[in-house]
Amino acid sequence: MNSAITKNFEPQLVEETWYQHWLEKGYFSSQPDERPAFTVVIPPPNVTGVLHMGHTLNETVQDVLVRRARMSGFNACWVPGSDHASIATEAKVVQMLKEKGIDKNNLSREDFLKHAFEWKEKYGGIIYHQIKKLGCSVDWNRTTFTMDEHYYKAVIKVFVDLYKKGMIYRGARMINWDPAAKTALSDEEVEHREVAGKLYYVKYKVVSGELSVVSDGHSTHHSPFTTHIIIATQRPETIMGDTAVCVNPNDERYKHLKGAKIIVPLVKREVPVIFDDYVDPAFGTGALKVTPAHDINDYNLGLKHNLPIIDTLNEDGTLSDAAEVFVGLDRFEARKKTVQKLREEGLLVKEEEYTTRLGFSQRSNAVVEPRISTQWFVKMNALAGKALSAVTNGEIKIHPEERFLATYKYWLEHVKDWCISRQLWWGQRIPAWYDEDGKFVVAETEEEAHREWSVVNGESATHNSQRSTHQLKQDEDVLDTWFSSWLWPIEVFNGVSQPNNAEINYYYPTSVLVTGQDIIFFWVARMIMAGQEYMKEKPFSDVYFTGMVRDKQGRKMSKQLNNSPDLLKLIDDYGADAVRFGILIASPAGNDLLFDETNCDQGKFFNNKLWNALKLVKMWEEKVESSKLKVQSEATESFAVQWFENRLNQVQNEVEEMYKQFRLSEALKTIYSLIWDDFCSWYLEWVKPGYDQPIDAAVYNKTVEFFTRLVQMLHPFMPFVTEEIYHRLKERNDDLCVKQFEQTPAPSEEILQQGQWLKQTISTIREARVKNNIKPKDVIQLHVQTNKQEAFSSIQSILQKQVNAGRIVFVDDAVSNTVTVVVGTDKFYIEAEQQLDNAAQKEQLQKDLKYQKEFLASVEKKLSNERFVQNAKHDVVDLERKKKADAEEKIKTIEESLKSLA
RNA sequence: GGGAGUUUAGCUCAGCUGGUUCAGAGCAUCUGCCUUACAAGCAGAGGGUCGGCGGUUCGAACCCGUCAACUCCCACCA
Repeated sequence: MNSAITKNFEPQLVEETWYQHWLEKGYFSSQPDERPAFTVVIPPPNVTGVLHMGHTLNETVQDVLVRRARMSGFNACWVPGSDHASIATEAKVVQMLKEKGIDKNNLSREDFLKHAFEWKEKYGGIIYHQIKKLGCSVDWNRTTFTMDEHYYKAVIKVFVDLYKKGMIYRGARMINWDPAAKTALSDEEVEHREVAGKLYYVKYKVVSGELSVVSDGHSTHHSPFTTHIIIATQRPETIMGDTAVCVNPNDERYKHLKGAKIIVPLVKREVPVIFDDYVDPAFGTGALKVTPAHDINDYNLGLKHNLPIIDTLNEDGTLSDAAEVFVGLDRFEARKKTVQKLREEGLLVKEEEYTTRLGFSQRSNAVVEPRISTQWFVKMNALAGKALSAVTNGEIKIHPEERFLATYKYWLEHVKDWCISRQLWWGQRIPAWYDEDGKFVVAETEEEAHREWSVVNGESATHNSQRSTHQLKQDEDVLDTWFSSWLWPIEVFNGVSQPNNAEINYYYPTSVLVTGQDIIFFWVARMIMAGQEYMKEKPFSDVYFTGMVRDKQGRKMSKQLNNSPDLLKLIDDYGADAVRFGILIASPAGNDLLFDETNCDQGKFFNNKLWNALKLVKMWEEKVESSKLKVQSEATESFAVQWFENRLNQVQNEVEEMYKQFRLSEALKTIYSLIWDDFCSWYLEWVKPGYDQPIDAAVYNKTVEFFTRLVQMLHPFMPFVTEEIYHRLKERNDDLCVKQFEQTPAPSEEILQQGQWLKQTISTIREARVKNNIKPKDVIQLHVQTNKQEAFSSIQSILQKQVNAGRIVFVDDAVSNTVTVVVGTDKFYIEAEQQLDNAAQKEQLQKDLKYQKEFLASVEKKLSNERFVQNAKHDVVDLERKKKADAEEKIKTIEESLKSLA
């Protein structure tokens, strides 16, 4: 830690060390104590995934909040973990096995799970490693996986409980079927995308009602009354599942079809014509083929009109035996063949380009098929009502509220029952047991299931419990991942498996949830439901939604595009602090952010700036000892100290306010500017001793104190570089990581204003130097004409140094052959050795004059407006009056200067 | 079809309750500096009709209306 200071900050040298140090000191591990808790649960990433930039943003935001809380008197507890992500992980494992030449279908459930767990062990560590590298202050002792034993049990317990409360049921419904993963999906797991498709117009033969000729199924009898109806469809391969044709009862074109029969093409099935308002006469041909097995609307029509259901698809998306033709062909292949066949038979009237929205499986990206299937569902009505009111009544605050409240509300008001069963093996297996008759009981364990069964079936549960009396078989399916994630804030503290334990009572409800807006329904809403159901209390007080991270071109980060930077590589290139800075600096709450690596550059430059400030201060340290003679600090230096102290207090209070509003990006920006501009560019220059001169001890100590406060303020955002500087500044026994913030006093406005005035004076004179081509090294003589000379006493030497003036002389009149600048009502005459360009400065003064005059005119216009004077607030009017007076004085001053130039 | 968001400098974005000379930051550009912490830097400069139009107001980047472009979410028109 006391090695020589490197030229530039080298993150690689310190990050690992500090992280280990923090861990060894146990700063991140939390136990309940007398302090208030600040609890955050990490949104558990997919166990076998890697952190993408979206995670990076979320994790950084959480770490900032958690570190800030830890430094502000809270017992901060941030729980890390990962999600088993059933579909996604199972798909990956299946793929991995396939590459090894193993077919999942040939494996037993046990063998498959063995492979899956091996895979999880092997790749599950990556995300944890990334979280560490990023510097996240999570409590590693609390790492939780959604398939941990206690967690698994909790999920099962909740399932059984909800079932017993009548909130879970099993039934055949139309669900979303993923033919690639061969499982049901919830509505939320289906992504709708617009794709180009075709609308096929197909001729269906009509057989008149009274004179209908019975079809033998293979040939039709052409009666003179046979005619046809044209039907538009996007999915001709479902024709074989048609069990009716539907038209609008008010459609004149089809009135004659009452009682008629239609012959379904290809399969030559005879189906009825039904009449229903559902059909829009204006769309297509106004006639709709009804396929109850493969379309949700058709399904509903079928229920209403009592139509048979012919399921023509297998679970893998190939046509089933029921389709009669093209059996075994994939649905899209079958579509082509169907079209071809229809064309051959002269039944295809026309094809039309058509864009439509198709459902895709969020995980496998396969086109989802509506399918009737027996699944498990959670009733959502009661749960949704409570979850809605928790947010609308302000118990839970969403940030940014205005944007997401409406979305949240809409979903909960329109939510449908939640399909929670998945035809997978990786996940919590549904605790339902079936007997030979297909009757089932729901119980937490097999033993209990047997007991239940016996009770239900009137058999006495025998003590020797020979199961021979009945065979029970557990449901093959597992539960939706989100059915486990929704318990996350509770079960990470064992709140479901061991209700009322000391930890859950201390840490729950958690403080803030930081997550992406894309999982507001999947996760956020459902956690609120679970919290209310099982803790009788909200799971968190605030929800902070971060935006989507996109690439420079505004595209979503995705594997397909390969546009998501590798986090570890980024950290290698820039350092964790710089990456954190880069992702945070441009990410207001809820807004999408276009990630650009140049932001990390800015972070890196910032690291370096801090590092060089450290080097400067360390250089001074060597000269403090030899400055013992200088007992009293000079007035000039003390102004710099006073000003910066007040500025620091001011900003610290501002930042406090920003935290309260979750305006982290702005807080970081504010601290950045405080350090770079106010501290480095102004303060350090002001107190910098002359070449080879010692620094006053009091000033030095103050400077170290300021620097310490600055790195403390910055620490939640950039933990590594700040901790390093903290220790290099001074020998310490403590660590910045847990250094508690102190109360910040209110700043003195007067001193702040004086500082502002000094900065402006310096800038103006420097500008004049540049404009007049006075070289930086050339010393000037500064003549000052002012009516408040006493105000200069405290800042005179700073001013002199900052504008490279040999001396400062106060004068009562204009000084000839100088450059004149005006700051406020003070006039400065810059005397340089070289010839000065009179015309140029005249021009400049005239420009200033013009500006001031225009400004004065606009102020006067305002003030002469009676309605303004009457209606505006007094402060505002007074301010305008002051502006007027100031402008008038400035104009006078400039005019005088101009006169003296002439 | 319904809803939400965005539109401010060449680029990426700030701008909280309408009111200070409020139009800002970073990057990029230009000028001058290798000044003894920092060229990954310093001192300066240029650059914007705050998407268009209309309204409210003494006063609008900010509030209201409308139009346009882009983005996202939701929805069962084949």
